Amino acid sequence: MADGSVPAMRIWSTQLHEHVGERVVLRGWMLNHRALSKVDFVILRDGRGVCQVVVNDDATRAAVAQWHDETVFEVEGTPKESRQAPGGVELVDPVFREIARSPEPPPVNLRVPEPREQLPYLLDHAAVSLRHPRRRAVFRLGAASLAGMRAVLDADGFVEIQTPKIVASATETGANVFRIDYFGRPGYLAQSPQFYKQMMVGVFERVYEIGPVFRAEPHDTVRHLAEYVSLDVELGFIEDHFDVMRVVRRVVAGMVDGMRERAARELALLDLALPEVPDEIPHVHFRDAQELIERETGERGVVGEPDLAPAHERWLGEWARREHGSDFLFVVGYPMAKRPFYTHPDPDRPEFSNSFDLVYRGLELVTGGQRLHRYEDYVRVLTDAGQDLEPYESYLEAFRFGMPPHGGFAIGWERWLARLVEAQNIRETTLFPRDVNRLRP
RNA sequence: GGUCCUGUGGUGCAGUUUGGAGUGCACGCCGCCCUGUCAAGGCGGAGGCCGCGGGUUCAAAUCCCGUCAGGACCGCCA
Repeated sequence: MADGSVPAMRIWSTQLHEHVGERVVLRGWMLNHRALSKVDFVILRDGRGVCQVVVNDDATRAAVAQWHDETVFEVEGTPKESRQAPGGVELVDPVFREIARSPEPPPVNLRVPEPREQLPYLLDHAAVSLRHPRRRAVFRLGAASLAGMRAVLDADGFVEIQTPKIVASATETGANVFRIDYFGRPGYLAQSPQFYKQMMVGVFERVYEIGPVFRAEPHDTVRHLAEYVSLDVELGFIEDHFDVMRVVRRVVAGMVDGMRERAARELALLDLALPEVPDEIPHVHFRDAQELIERETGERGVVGEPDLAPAHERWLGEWARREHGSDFLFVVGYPMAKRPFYTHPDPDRPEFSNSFDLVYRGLELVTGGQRLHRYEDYVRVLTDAGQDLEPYESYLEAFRFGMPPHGGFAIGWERWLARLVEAQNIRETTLFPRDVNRLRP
């Protein structure tokens, strides 16, 4: 209360307007300090936002003048509406208490609207650079995306699971694995929860996992990481991959809703427009897409290629926007030749698969499809590929004892964020990226 | 794995083509000034082995060789 008889309570900077005229306490970091001849402005940043503190008292002004940016302090004061204040409310009549003093100016200039340092420098000083309101806003959007995903899947009866990241054998073909010393035996860091989430369909029918995966690929590009967060979903009792695609649509829409509901402030700060997720995302068959590209662009030799080049995905993204008014497009029916062994073929056209990619603004964002579910099919495809069945024994046990038709998909979380905020480099949407050259911080 | 680009005060850049004194801009820092700033503004100041090693030259940030660090593209992938 204003008479001081009740201890002031701590509020967030974002709640300032709810407490006009009351005596309140804020805690946070000094983001900026502007000293004029008769008045000082201290900008406080807390976990959620920023707040301007007006300092008129000369002794107090001299005290805060000693602080470097990022000094942690507590301030008791009175929120007051003012047309001159950023956001319309500011804290007046402040009493400061220093909590942890910063010994020198921070290595990153956090005052500017957008950090100007180069990305490697920002990453080297991530502990500080992530404090920048725009930098951290990206990751609050990421958290809101995950909350939206969980809300949709939990409501649909999916169970969130956690599977091991230390595994006995490499699972996926292609990607290189990180080998580790596991109590004297060889172990590997998991490239994907694929096998485990399939096995768990036999337990819960519908599962999802949000967790890290590891790829020891030597490639060093703006869209690859050695460790990234994979949003994995798998469900049983499906007709075909179109059932899976309907879940993809709901999950993506839920992620967008999550951001709209939980991170409106960050969306405004970053001046972002969320994508519209259509009630039904348009889809095109892989072969039809190739023929379309040849017909519309005049390019030859596209039909028959086993995969779409990045340039073709970009073209299809533009086509979907033009033709269907959609940022999203499913490409279905990729050739079996390019898909992993557990992929279910198209019963009518066995050279094509019941799989799909979701192209978002011209970039491959989601890969998924229907899986094989009969034990005999797994034995056959692995044998045909010349593979020893022994390493797959515990995985195959799930299929020996009854698995329903099932399928699923995976979304790269950092890549989703990167496309959303239009980042140039996926490292901008990774807190502490791991790549060929970077193991710390 | 292949190709290309960049290393200049704490930070971000000019300067290198055509060798001539560490020259310049912006941010940050220090000091002074300024009745309400919004990345505040004004004036002044400090701060450099021009990544490192070697070579050419009367003379190298600049040219050559090597090396280290960082970045981009391609293949593959999410």
